[in-house]
Amino acid sequence: MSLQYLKVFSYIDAVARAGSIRKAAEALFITPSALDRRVLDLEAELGTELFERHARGMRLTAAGELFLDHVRAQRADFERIHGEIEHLKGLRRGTVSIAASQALAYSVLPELLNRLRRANPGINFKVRICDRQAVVTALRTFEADLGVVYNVQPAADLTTLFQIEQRLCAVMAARHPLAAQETVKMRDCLQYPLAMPDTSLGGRALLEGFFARSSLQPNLVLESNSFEMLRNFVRSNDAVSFQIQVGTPVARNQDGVTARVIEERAFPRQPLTVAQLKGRHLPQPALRFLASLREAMGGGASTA
Amino acid sequence: MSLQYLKVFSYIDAVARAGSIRKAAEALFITPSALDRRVLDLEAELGTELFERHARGMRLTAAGELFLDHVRAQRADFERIHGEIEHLKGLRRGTVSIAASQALAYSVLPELLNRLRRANPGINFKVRICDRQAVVTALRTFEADLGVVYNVQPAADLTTLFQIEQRLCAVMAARHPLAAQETVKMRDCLQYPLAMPDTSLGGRALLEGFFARSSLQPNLVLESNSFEMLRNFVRSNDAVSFQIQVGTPVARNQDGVTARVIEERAFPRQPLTVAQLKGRHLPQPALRFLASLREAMGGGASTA
DNA sequence: ATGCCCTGTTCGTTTTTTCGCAACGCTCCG
DNA sequence: CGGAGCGTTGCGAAAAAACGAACAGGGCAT
Repeated sequence: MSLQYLKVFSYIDAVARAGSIRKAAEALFITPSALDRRVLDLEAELGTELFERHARGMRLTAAGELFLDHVRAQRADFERIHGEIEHLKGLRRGTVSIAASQALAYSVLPELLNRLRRANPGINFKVRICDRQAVVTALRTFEADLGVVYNVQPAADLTTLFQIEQRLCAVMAARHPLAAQETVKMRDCLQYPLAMPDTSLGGRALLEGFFARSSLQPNLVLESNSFEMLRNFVRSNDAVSFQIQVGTPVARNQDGVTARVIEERAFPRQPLTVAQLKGRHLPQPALRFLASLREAMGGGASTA
Repeated sequence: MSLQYLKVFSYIDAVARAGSIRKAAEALFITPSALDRRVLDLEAELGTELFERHARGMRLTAAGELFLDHVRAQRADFERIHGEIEHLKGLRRGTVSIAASQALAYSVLPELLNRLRRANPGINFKVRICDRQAVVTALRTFEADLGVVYNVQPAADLTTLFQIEQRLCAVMAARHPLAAQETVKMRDCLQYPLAMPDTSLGGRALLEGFFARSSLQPNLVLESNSFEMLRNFVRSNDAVSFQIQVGTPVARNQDGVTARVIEERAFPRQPLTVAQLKGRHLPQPALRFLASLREAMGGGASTA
């Protein structure tokens, strides 16, 4: 829901996103001239240019960034209020926006969402699966209420709600020789070809660190930014892939793929982090989701 | 400054304040019909009535209160952003809104404001002197950035920034017999007629508590909600009035009135409290003012 | 250097939204 | 029961926003 009276603000947002008035106008289904006038008028009212006029388009000025941040925060807060008003009307409605790493897309999030939807049918979800960088960005632009990230570097404008230590797992075909063991060691895995997450993914940094310190030479046959890709790849060969525990069918056998925890002291255990933008008031449904997530993950150390 | 595009929101605010569309319309210099339509349109867009239609006027519904709070918060935050944008332009401009008890109006606030204005001429101030209740209300309605109150009961939605222990003083004419002593006792004061702050003022509760526990009978000749009134009253007779230290010419002689600290164990020393609304981002000038206030008051225990 | 493309912007016109004015229906109170 | 509030509603006028086409200017490849 977006209020009619806030139209102009979403115009600014659109221009900032599109990087040019003409593209933004196309996205908004209005003419560039109309959009241009609204931008100019607003700038006149503020007494400041919000955009630098570049020959290739428009880029936000410092003032523009300030203003846009305010606009987005304000709209996010309106959504929260609107949710609470719906709540008053008896309808337990609302939307929770989540930005999460791929690991969560495998089973944790789908199952949790299903459970929550059965419990409160009025709540809707927006889930965006993306890399760490994008999760942080989504929080900053108020597109996501909550972010769930693995191996994220702390940022000053984020608040960590809670963290869970995650162990790295080796992912392999169910009939793979390694699947016979309860846990595996890295040097066992290195006997086989490796299918690795690429650098945009959280687990990769850990593996890099290990290889750097170790003398073992990995046989890298596949690199991908999609865990689904990796998982489906190892199903029908003897390659081994890696993923944090929460995203794997560890101790299970699903679609011919299974996973085993890696027993290795050398790994610094990076936590899976649930975070929000500092100072934000989260909508009720988001708080409820957070509680369920905490419960489902077996409660880590809270940092709120 | 108020943005053109937020007009409708201030309409809602005006209606809530005035209690009726016709009165609000008058205050806004528009016709009731125009105002009414904006309210109805907004309600339709939200899918909820914001006001209960009463025969005598309109009162906010629960949803309306929620929405209005959002609107006020949003406008206050816009003011902050606007201030920061002005700051970017090089102009050190901005406005600090303060709601304070009468004690501050005597010397602390005027002197502090003068000093601050000399240091940064661009900063303007809005100071509202009012009773404790009104200070809290002003914070809640975003009319004030900071509140300075004596003897305020803690509220869940306020954050105490810092506190300063204040001793109660007896205020009297400079030629009063008690003025010869360095400090006075309550039973000394009771030898004379008393000019008391009334119940809307902070110090009164303390005095009430004392009289309740004591057997001494006060001779109450004047009761007022204005310390200025009380001060000017005792100047030309032998009556004694009371005020917290920060608001008195203690150990000084000003306009024929002076003050002496009361030495009495029985008084629980209520602190002078500087507070803000919980979760608010204060504008830069307000933060600067806060720092100066802290310094001027000799720094109490911070609770931020 | 010279077109060419894409940019933001302006002008005159059309369409949509908002406003003012007068009137209506209602409830409460004297 | 009449008067004084109140919110609300049609209708014409006024204001605001959008449209469509044309203009000015900066980058880029030819």
